[in-house]
Amino acid sequence: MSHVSVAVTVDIVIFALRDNDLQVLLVKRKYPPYQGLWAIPGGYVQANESLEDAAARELREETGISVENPANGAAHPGATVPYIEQLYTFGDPGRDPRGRVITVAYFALVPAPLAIQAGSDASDAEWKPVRSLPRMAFDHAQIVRYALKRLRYKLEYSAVGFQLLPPVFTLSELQRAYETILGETLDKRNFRRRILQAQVIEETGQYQAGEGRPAMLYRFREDAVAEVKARRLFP
Amino acid sequence: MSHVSVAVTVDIVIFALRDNDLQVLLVKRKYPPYQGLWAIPGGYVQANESLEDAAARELREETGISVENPANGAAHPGATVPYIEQLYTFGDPGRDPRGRVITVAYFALVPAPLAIQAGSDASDAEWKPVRSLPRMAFDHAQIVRYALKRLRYKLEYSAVGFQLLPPVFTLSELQRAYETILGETLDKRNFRRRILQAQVIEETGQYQAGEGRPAMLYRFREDAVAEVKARRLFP
DNA sequence: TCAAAAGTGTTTGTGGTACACCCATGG
DNA sequence: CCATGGGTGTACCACAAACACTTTTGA
Repeated sequence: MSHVSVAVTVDIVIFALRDNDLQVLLVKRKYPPYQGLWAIPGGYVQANESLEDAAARELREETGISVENPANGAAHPGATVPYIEQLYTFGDPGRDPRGRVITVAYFALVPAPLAIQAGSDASDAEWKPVRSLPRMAFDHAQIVRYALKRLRYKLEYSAVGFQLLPPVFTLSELQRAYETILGETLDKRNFRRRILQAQVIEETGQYQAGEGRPAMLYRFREDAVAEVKARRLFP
Repeated sequence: MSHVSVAVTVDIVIFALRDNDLQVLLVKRKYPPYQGLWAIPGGYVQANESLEDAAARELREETGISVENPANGAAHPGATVPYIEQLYTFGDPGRDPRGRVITVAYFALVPAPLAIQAGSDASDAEWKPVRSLPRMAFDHAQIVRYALKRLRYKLEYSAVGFQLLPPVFTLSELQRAYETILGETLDKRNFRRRILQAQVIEETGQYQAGEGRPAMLYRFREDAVAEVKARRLFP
């Protein structure tokens, strides 16, 4: 009847768009169990930190990206704040051969330009495309699958998609991001109309030069962060 | 760096429709902390049970209602299986004055006829209307609020609502259930058209006599359990 | 002047919402 | 025959989906 000893970890599925692909940050395990296999970053919850703090700490340790506490107001101008959200808690006995370990899984979205440095230096962390993930330790394959499902789902009725883009972006870049994540192509005219009607982005007045005609640069509207009320908002 | 000792509990928000009202099952705490205050049922996760098993056990201990394992196929005919789903994991340090306790919260829906006996006998468990909840222990008020939000939300795009009704029911009963949970009135003709179009219920061929004209009895279609694809399905 | 990407409107179908009366039964 | 709750249809509007060409720039 009394309580048994269990360890609690926080694991975090970190998504980013890189090379026109949706990728996840994985770390290679140095020690048993599952030595040499890939895993999602995570670690034990410390005595005096909340679960959210633990997840933010893991994200910082693995990517160098800090999550500003929403309580402190918005980040410095131009900084896109990474998005973190609790995903699910996995606690089957036997999911960790060392004993009873329950993990609270989070998922995070980091904006494209920040993701370029993250995990690249020295360490044993690497970005892997979700299309072709390696064999993974523990039940981490299941956790990533679930995170991907949730990401796709939220894309349809909220504005999380913007969290994967740089502070300013073109509509074509935004559409490519959506197509990459959803794994399907979208109609350009319908996409643009819906996004603009939703009033979640605004023109910067700047243009981006490129191969063809220059494209208007847009930014995400801060006051549109709140999840959108009813219906699918985006394709 | 190594892991600290934390206790893990499972708490469960149990909803039922009683007296034309949405109610939650609460237990009165016999010992400190928060002695005498109301709390949602819960307890420590045991060594060899999964989180789902722990939640099902709590539900059974508090209400006497067993959750059939979906792996074992459908329940015996006529038995409406209570619905259980993981809600969120709460783990702020300081949420329990005795030490670090992380709780994995679940929410459950039990069908009306079963709810009548549950918690009524002797024990310190009582059904309380969500409209007027008493002061509650720990962060349980927050947990119930969140569960209610999730329930209302899911009602709009899935078929969970049926889990609160008896195995057969009239369309008016179903509509009243929706109205009770959502806290708003719905148009009768639109409600009926949408529910019937969705093909989640079917006629039983039986009628229920009452004050006025007898009403067709319907049952929930087993093969419609899956969550529904796009759009709001129900009012 | 050509390649490459940006940008732009209209039509058609479907689903949501608003709205008021007749029907079957028991007392 | 009347009170009570059960049951039904239509018109309008908003939004989703399908669909192809013109514009601007750099090479």
